Amino acid sequence: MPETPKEFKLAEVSPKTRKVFDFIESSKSPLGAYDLLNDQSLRAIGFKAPTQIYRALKQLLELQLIHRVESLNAFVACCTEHEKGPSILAICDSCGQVQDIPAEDIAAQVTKEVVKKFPGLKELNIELKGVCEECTPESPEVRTATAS
Amino acid sequence: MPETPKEFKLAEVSPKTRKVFDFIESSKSPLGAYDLLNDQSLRAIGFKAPTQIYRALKQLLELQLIHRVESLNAFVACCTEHEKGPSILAICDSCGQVQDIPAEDIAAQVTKEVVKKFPGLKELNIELKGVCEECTPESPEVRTATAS
DNA sequence: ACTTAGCCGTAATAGTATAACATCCCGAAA
DNA sequence: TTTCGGGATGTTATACTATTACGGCTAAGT
Repeated sequence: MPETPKEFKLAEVSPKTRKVFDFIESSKSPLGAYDLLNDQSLRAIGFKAPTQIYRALKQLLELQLIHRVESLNAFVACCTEHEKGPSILAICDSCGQVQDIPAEDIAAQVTKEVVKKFPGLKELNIELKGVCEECTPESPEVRTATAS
Repeated sequence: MPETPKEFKLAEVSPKTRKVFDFIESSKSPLGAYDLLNDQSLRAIGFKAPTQIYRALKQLLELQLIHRVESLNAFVACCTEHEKGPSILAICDSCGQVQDIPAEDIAAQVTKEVVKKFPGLKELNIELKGVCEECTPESPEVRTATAS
């Protein structure tokens, strides 16, 4: 079996850092550094101070295994479907979940738009807030028997 | 003379809040809440505690007179050219300045792309980092006598 | 006058992140 | 083998960012 890129990256990190990743990945919503620090299973393996958590997060960010959600000061696992490349992080105000949506074409357009004013583009961060599909009350054309 | 939208909005805020805006607007780089709090001229007119600063910032954000730069925990004045509408905030790693670039078309495209997965879109935040035009070393085609 | 709502001041605290320094372990050079 | 150095990890302290809670003042409505 071929190693997935994710597995390949994870092979590079320490067991403890990996546990941090596992915990983030298993969460449906973004986690803050202190959510991680206060988790019993991470406590149990020796995470006692913020610095330790931030070090692990830094590694995972560098490997692009997680994203930092700037507007929440929190972290989510990268979607494994689109291994690399730019993302849009769509944050649901209702359930708190974050979708990591591929954004190749958007990124290309942004680059094109700003290149004159900003020739040295390095990082692109797109975050949006709203209500996700699951949390949206059934839309009119979908409304069927439920209301009868 | 017709009042500009900016003036119109500013007419709604207290003199103290207005001073906060003036200070942000006069700064070339984004300012943090505590930069404001520690400023002598704001101190002098009665700002003594974070809450006061955050209250002023909240008003200014609601009036869309300033943007919050999420990735810096800081605030910049909105560009007065494009009074409303979505922006891209382009942050220069070198000089620290932030450009507020209009992004009507990008926003439209993002909306279009994510609408299926995320029908309840409310807020869009695009931030990018890199090096601005001024801080970019002269580009090859511009390089002339300087190197001779 | 009485009340109520909003603005403002103040104090305390919660939440997020980094700096600075100590320790340990392991591999390379002598 | 010993020593040196670098990287990962542990520990403490501190800096930075933001909010909650409470109390007083004042202006508008009744």
